[in-house]
Amino acid sequence: MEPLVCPAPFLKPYDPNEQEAGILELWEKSGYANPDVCVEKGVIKADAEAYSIVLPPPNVTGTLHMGHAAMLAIQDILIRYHRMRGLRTLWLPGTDSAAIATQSKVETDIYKKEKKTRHDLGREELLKRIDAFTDESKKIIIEQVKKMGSSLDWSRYAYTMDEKRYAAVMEAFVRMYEAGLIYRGDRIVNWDPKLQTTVSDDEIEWVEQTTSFYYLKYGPFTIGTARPETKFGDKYVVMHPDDARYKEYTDGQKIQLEWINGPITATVVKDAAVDMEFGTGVMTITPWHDLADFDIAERHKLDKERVIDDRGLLLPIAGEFEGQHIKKARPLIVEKMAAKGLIERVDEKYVNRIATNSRGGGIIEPQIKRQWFVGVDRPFGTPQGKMTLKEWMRAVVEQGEIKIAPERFEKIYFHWINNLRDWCISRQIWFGHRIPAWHHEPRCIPKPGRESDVEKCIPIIVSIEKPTCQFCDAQYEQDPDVLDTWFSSGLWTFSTLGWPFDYAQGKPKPGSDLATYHPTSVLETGYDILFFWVARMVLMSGFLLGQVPFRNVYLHGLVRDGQGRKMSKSLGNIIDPLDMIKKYGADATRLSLIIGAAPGTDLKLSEDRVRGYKHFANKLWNITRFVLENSEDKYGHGVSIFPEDKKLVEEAEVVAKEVSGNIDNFRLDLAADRLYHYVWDRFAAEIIEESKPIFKAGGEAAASRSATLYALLTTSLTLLHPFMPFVTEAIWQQLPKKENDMLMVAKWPTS
RNA sequence: GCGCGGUUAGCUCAAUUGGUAGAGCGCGUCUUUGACGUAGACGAGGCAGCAGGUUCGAAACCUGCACCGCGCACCA
Repeated sequence: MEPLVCPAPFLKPYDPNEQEAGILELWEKSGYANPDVCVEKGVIKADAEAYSIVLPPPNVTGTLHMGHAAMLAIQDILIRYHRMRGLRTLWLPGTDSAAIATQSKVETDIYKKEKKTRHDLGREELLKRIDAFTDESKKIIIEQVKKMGSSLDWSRYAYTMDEKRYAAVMEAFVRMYEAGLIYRGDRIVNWDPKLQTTVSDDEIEWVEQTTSFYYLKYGPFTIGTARPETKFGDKYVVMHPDDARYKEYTDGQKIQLEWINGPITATVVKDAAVDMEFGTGVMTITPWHDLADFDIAERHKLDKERVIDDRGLLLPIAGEFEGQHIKKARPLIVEKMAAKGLIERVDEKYVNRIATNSRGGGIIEPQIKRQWFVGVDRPFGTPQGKMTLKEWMRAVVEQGEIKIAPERFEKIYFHWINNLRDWCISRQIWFGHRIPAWHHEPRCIPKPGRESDVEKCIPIIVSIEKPTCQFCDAQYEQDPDVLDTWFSSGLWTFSTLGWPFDYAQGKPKPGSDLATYHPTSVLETGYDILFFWVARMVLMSGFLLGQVPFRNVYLHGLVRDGQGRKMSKSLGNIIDPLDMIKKYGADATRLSLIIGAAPGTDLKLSEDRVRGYKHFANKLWNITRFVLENSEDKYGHGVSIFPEDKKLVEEAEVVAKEVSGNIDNFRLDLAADRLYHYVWDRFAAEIIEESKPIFKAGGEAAASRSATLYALLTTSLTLLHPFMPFVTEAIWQQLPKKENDMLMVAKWPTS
């Protein structure tokens, strides 16, 4: 007898390329990635519990890399699983403008092609060019994200620089300013002389460099430095108050001594920050260009003198070296010091840490600058009473309102908070959210008859709209700076869900996305941006909504090459996810990034792994062929299931429970591994093999077994769907009997 | 310097929280039997970095050491 079910689609090996585009189209047409559609079509109840993830928006500068692929695979698994479990599930996509990185890239491109700088082009033209670039980039990255099978709700797509997000950023800034959390002040910041902008502490990358370390004669003392070119203004000599070697010197004591450019008066300062064990236990300070020195100067109210300008050129304080670049001046200065007998000895092999801008900039030169800051030690009102941003960030994790997985990252998070300084949020670039502060420039030109009110003019106003002056005709000019890209990223969980539009009287409007989906369920990202982003979201959400932004943080590891090296162009070891999709399919690519990837642990990926999982997709395909060829129809209808077959079904239920449990605990690796082995080693290798003689014998046992295999197949497909959505959906579409015409919204086997 | 990971088969990594070690790839032999040769069957291969300790029992827990990686840090 011929099988009643046509196995034609299964005659060839599984070819992902042949199937994936069609499946993507099917999903897209269904609209099921949008929870509203799911509710409309009745696959999810309107009052179902919500489950939401906001996609960490990929930068528009790049194309999809394996890190993105891993992130997409993990989140899509969580999303598909919860959707199948009947939760009102939203996965919200977006892209990120990546301010500095993007501007820097476009500027470089323009300079290469046209030999023009941004100043040649002007602000408006540069922004136009950047927009053109990002529009193109966005399309590319979105297409690539889709190819991974990501069931994102594109109807809610957001871009960090679109109108709604712009409005959210402005609103946030103004509110924080009014609450006193944002202030403008002169503080030491990380200055990038190459990009001519400040950079936040977290964007700095420390590079080790072997340099010379000089021991200099400073009056009766010996001081050490790796940077002699900064020492012109050093007029304080600092030592530990308990250092017995220097007890003859008293705090505030003046000492005359010969220095680089002649005699100076130095002042003794006693401060416990000095490490008695290091060097001679004595140091001089350069408060304008060193963070630690700045702090000491602040504590003792000392003078701060600037030595180096924004471009890295020495100022008049350097005397004959004025106008020279620090790099070129150093040997000359050393030479002069040596000639004056100020150099006692030199350590040639000193390993120094150099701060560089990880966003493609230059070597950081600390500078004191007037910038905008978020004060992390300033109290504000929260649902738990008054606390500072730091306290809030610590409290919500300590109290378990936010759970971080793997747990060890909580320690790292606390450690970071303890060392957190006020966050410099202004950047001197053009691409980004412009600061809504308005300066009264030029100075007042009084209105006729209001001359006496000139004093009342407010020099700086923070507001979204351009203000006008009541007393004079001068115009307010907007602050030229833009905000750190992480400022807007910090709003991401709620700016994408309708804040501030759907927020009034201190709460979200009922029925709005903000009310339904915030706090989000999970924030899933690489551990490398725990501080940049995760902590900033906690901060912003705490102040602006009095809420946590997410209940769980799940951190995945970095994807490295087969030998554990970072993937990079220069090493030529990049595995391109799009290549892998083309060669082995999106399902195989996904599995290779999931199985064996323990949470928070780096994953070493080789092409062999991906190939291995392509075989698995094929296995599933062939299992299906066998099951359909031996379909129940062949052996008669209305079968009763034999006890040994019932056992098989129960066994599958146990697997389903284990898989669910592992997903709930973010152990996707274990869940996928369990399924892999169940399907291959148990279902295919044992159950199917056992079934062959049963089918040969025919009769009721065969009918029972046939129905059972079919049930095991559909259960396996369902369980595997979050992990390998394409091949499972492709098979599902060919099945003669199924409860739901789309596996994407089929019911998960456990409740 | 402080802190956190890691060290298991030739390679890359697991083992759901103490019960005589597993997978993928690679390797060897066999098999074209009613899904699958992108396969199947069978097999070789690990005294678990080192030294101690706890335990009836440890890869897992404790101590120390070594090496690798990472995070943080005001050694000027």
